[in-house]
Amino acid sequence: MSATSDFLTQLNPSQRRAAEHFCGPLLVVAGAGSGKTRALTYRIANLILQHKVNPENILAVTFTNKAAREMKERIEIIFAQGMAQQKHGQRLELLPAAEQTQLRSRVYKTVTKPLWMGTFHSLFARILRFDLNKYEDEQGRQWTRNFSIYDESDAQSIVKNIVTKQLNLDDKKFNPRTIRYAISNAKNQGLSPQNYEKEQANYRGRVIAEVYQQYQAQLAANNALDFDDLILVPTRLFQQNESVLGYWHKQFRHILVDEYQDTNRIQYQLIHLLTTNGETRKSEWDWRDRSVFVVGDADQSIYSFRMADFTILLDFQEDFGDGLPDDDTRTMVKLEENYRSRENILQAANHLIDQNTERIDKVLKPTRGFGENIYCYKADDELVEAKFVRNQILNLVQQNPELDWGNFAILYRTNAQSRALEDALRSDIPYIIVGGLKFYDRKEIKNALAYLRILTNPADTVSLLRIINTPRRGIGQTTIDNLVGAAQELGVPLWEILRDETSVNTIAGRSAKAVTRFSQLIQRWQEQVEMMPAADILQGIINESGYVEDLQNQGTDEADNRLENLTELSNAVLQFAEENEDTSLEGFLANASLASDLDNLEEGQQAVSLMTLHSAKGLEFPVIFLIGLEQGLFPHRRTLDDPAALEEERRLCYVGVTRAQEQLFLSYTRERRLWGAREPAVPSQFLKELPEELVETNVTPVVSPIESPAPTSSHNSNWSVGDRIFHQTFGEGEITHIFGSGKKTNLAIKFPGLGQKIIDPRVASMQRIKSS
DNA sequence: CTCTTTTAAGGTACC
DNA sequence: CTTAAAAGAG
Repeated sequence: MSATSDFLTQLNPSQRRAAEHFCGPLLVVAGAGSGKTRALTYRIANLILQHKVNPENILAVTFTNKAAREMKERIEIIFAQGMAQQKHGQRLELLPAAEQTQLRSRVYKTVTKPLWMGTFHSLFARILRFDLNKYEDEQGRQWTRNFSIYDESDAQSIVKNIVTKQLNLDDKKFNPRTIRYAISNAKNQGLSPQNYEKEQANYRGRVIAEVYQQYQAQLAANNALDFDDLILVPTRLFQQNESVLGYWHKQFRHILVDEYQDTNRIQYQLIHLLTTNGETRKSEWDWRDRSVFVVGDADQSIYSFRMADFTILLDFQEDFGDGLPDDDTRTMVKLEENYRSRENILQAANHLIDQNTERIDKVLKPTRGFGENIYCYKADDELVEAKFVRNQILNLVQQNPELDWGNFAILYRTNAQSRALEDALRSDIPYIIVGGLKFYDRKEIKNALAYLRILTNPADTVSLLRIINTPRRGIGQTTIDNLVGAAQELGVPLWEILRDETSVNTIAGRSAKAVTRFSQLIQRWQEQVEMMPAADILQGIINESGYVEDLQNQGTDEADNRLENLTELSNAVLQFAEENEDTSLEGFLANASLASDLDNLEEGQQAVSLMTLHSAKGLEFPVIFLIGLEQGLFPHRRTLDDPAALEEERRLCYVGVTRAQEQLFLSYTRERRLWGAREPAVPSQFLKELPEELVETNVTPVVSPIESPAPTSSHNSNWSVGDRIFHQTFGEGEITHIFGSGKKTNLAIKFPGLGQKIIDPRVASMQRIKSS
């Protein structure tokens, strides 16, 4: 047989049914840990190899950029492996390195690069870079293809400005965050400002409608779209322009959507339009050489607060499929074998989720035997709880040489809970916080990107205002207000005023010189956009603008850190240019607004992971701590009186439990400090919903607390040159010098890729990993 | 115009 | 209690 199809033999029968699916609709109900990524990647490989589908005719939607990257990687390996077998009769890893690289790059060129794989947002942003100029909104407003993408904070500042400046309303009564949320919801229901207003019965609703109206006008004036628009605008465009829809319908013959339970109405409409070409009569659909293949698990739907609607998944068979019941249907496959968790953990999870009402009947079937007991710890307060986690980890590591820090994760409901844990772990255990502040949300990164955006999209006033006085160049609020006022008066973008020296001199008065200098800086670099690679433009403008110098002069640790991050941004630009064979500034910018954090560093980091339950979706760890199981915290207080919301909390708990491979620890406290005050806590209802016989409680702790911790301690400062350490921010490093002694000891530490830094070990959060 | 003091708000988060 | 953004003082 050909070497190309034997990869399918690695699948179980249900996975194989999914992977071999060719045309028509198919819903894959994939339980936690059931190998759904495998089914998805193998199906894509099979479409290309077996059915000779051209990769550029495949649209594969993932939930995150990271998922897309990993999936491409896995597909690449399948193909490279097949080619190695075919050409050399050997496994890929046995070939010389140069040969491996060559195969991989060939696969990249012919398969993974032409594939349309990514998130809804990145894929449709890409489509808008082709076709946005063909779109017109209800008010006849238009955008151009070099549009800016505004993130949540950009959007909120626009809303705030409308509320306080344009409508002169009290931003306490009309909280910009709440209003922005309402607008986002409206957009995700596909409501235009006009349609939204029609639904509003009261004053508040009409005010929000007015803000929405103004907000859209502002986006258009800035030639910008927000994240919601990246989905909504293509949907509208497809609805209003038959030939545009027809083009993409023809392009995307095979559509795959991962995490289908987390899609919202607009995303669904988009998929529906592309699949059916806007044809509403089911009998007219032509499934020859065409498929829609969705994978999801209603039990893991945890994003309804951002408009995800898992009933879309429940309705899939009615919408696209044959609508037949489980036993007869040909349009649904269930993946129920779980390859991840111990049987007792699965039993607990199954029992818990069974108490939800709205779901597709499904159980996780164990493939692994019983493991250690699930243990539940009752702590006095959150400090004791954190200490319990710390002691437990130290003991487990001591007793099991095969366990390292990276095998543990601590999961909690709210970010605020991480503090107590950090305090408890800091001195003994290296940890990373997953999530938290994203790289692209950092101030210095947003400023640098604002400089770049202005160069490609001068109409982007929001970015312009961000940097007009950053670093301080003596352009104050009064001057800015005057300039903005003049622009509004004339109905032109702010930049149109700034670029004209005469206007600036008239309006800006004393600050005119500063404004003109700024304006000339921008103009000079705008001329370079087409000629210079993005990396050079970035370097040039952050240096010439004085931003780098300003940070250097501050000399604080914070400023140094910001400089490091700017260097990291430069690296990101270079990396983008390399990976995409595209050195243009536009190319990089289009991608940057949608990129997720570089923070997550490399995999296999030697550190315990701390994260919210939401961030934990899709991950797995040998040992899981699920903490803060208290009524009002988890389930969260705002969900207690809403049955649907409570079910979502239960799904969240289910997600947490099913992350564990070997061992699961639960904990709650007797009282918890909340905003200063101590509040008594009630155990979470979810604890009672777990099978009693599987959860061990009320015995003396499995391990007695260790007071003098393991050899990894950094309590006394007997550091020596050559020690390997883990630093919270910089990662792993090696001590190269020691300055001073006793209380005044400072360490020089070399971090790979970051260079050498001098650090005070009593201030920095760092731990020794290995003594020299 | 910039630096310091005051005030408010704190659920989860992908792009 | 903590942190960040807004108002008030130099």
